Amino acid sequence: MITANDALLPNYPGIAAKEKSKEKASMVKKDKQAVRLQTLRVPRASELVAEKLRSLIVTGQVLPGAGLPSEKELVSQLGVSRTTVREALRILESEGLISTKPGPKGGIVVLRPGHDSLTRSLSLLLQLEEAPFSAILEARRLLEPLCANLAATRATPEELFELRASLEALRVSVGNTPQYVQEQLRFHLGVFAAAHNAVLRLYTTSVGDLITARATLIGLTEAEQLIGVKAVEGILAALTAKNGNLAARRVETHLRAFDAVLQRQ
Amino acid sequence: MITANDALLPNYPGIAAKEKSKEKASMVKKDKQAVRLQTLRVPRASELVAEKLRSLIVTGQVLPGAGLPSEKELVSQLGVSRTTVREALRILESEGLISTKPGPKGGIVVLRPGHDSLTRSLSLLLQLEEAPFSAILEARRLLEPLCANLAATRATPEELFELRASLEALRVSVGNTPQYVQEQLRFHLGVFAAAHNAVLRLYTTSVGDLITARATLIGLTEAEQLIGVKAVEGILAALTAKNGNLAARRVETHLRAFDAVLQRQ
DNA sequence: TTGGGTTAATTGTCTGACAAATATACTGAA
DNA sequence: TTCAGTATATTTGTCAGACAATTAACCCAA
Repeated sequence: MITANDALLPNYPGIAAKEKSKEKASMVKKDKQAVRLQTLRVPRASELVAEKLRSLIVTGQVLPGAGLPSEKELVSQLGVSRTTVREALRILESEGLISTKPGPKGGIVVLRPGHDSLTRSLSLLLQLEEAPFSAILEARRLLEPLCANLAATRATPEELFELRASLEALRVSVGNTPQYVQEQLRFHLGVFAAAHNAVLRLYTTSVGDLITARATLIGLTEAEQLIGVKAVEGILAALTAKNGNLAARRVETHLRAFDAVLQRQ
Repeated sequence: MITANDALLPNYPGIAAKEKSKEKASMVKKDKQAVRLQTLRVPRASELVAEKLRSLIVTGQVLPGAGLPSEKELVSQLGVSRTTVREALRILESEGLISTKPGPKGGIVVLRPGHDSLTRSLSLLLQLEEAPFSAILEARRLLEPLCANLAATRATPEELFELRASLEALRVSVGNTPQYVQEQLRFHLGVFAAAHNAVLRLYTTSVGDLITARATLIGLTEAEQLIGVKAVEGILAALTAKNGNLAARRVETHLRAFDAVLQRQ
């Protein structure tokens, strides 16, 4: 039981001095105490609540799948209004950290954020910059070979085994376009993971998502799918042989071919 | 003047059917009416409001710097409560699309989102995966050479001019560590921009931000700064000569040296 | 046992109110 | 006249309370 005193939120609302120094054009002649302070941004209560809860999540004090206290409890524990709590929840939700569901057994549940938030953010920015789709394709053609190169030297036997299984599934799926696309994606993700670099994996996965989202619209002929299978075989062979440069080159030609198909439509 | 009738939000709450077809492994014996529907997610009012306003922004109907209607007006135009409007605003704010300020002449103002949201998202994910800092450094060592390579063939004369100016500023800043770091960053950003690929620019910028955030903590000796200037000179020369491979190689060695300095601390 | 209704817990939304921030207009004194 | 201070109005920030919607679990009767 947590009483109002050991509240999660210690010292709100900001009686804690809010001195703002305006550094207008006040270039005084006397430079004696010219310790220019930065304009200080006074945080909203909802931001503080979001921060508090976020830190609970990222520090692992609340694990994915577990529930956070209900809104009512948060209100009483934090000593803020439900409005404030709910605004904080919307922030965390848009960060992909939680989701909420009404009803008993509902509540606020912690998620394990995937790359979705990253992808959404990237997508939004690209939209705003009116970046052409070709830029995304180009980025992938440059990024995935990097992953393949790393994966060739870093893939564990288990990861190679997974990739082989993925190849089998891909073979079987030929003819069924949606499933084929699905399996292609799985293989690619496997390569990204085998590169053992979280940044690259997240990045390539995001651009991959953006491309797949558009690619699922167009169909693939069986001939094209068979070519894709061949390409994957070659990539996997290069990875197995731990030949990074070869793997990278094969990934690039594979992607180049796929991009051509995409543009065909 | 907009009355309550031509409200931005036409048909809430979601009676508007949201049917998605779910293709599970539901290979039923009777395939007669097996149109398995996906569990339909009924959107919150706040999400719809956020969507509406977001589309106003991304379609350019409201330009950065301009103001959105005040909360009061949104309430009357959209026909939802202020609670709902405010939750929507928190979502958009966390996406970097708007900011709010109280007072007259305050209100909701549209921002031009930079890469900040992307960086925050990436940072959060890396934190959750407990990715080592070295992964970020490695990613940069792989990504920036790609940019340099592209920039060598794509940089416009104006961009090269900018880079030369940046180099001059860097020379002058030697001795003043924070300013030196600043100028280094500016040069790098210039190279990213000259690559003319939005995805790569955003990605490398984000990674760069994460590194700079940590790098500003440690100091740089004047000798190290001079080495950095030399490196930038070499990179710029390669770019001017439109020698992509050389530029890429020089960027990589430059970064390798810098990473070593970082790890020295 | 089963079907259906009831109950209770939780989020979703609405309303109204007041506090805080702040640009503008006004007012009074030097 | 000029300037400092005050009043005012506008907008966001926060709070409190109420009711609606959702839904898991329970209970009860057929």
